[in-house]
Amino acid sequence: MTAQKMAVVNALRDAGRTHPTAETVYALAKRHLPTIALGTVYRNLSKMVESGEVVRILVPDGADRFDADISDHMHILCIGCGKIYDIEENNVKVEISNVPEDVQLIRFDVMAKCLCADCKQHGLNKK
Amino acid sequence: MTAQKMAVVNALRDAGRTHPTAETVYALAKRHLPTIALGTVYRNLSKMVESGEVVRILVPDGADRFDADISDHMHILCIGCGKIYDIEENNVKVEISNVPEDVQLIRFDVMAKCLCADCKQHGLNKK
DNA sequence: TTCCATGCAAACAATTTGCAGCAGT
DNA sequence: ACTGCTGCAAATTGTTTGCATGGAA
Repeated sequence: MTAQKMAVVNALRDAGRTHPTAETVYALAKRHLPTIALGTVYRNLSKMVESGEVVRILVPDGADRFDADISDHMHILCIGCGKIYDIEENNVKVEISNVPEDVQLIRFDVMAKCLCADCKQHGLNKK
Repeated sequence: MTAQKMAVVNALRDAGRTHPTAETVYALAKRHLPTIALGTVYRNLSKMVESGEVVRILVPDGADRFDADISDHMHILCIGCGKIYDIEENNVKVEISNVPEDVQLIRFDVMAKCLCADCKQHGLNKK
């Protein structure tokens, strides 16, 4: 656990449930360790994704987002503002049947698209 | 319907269920229209995604894939070889409950990761 | 001393865009 | 004469990598 990784961990904590991009994590991490480099943030995030400490969320037309909350849950992306919201695991049910038996399923990612309350009211608000 | 869009449509048909990248669509489209440019393929694919004629599939660490089959179905990505397989709609069940009522769900994308039969047998075969 | 992580900058891959020309209406 | 689409190349964006350095075991 280097100071840099610590800064990334703290940045992710600071980000709360905002599902930050690597750039945002970088900005937050600099508050803890002003000398940290962007490349280091990428390296640490990737390592943490690989090791399962962090989840990488893919979005269309945009940078990957990261989530330090690795509890089973799914994400909904607002196509108006780009915000990502969490849906708790017990509110999501995914079932897959008739998977060929020689195929080994590893994990699911469910991503839904939505229009969030704000964007519904005030119109698309593309970030 | 320009000759270029036609070439892209034909390329997607030729690709069958291989879920090609834009580069692959470009290569296939050139067989129909050798003068077509890569930028034009991107432009047409994006337009077709926007209009709902084509689905864009996001994968980690790689170029977007495209699918001309817009019937409701989900995809499983083999983390060994990178191939994407289809799972028919009636074999997938997704339910989401307790979505705040002012949030309007638009569509789901379910992506699972797997190890396909080949990769299970012959070991990871990272493309 | 060995090893891995870092800062920095350059390299890279995927995609988008500006622009001038052309095709169809 | 507009309008929208194209080819081409350059630009952008997001991310990775090579390299020399530095710190920890």
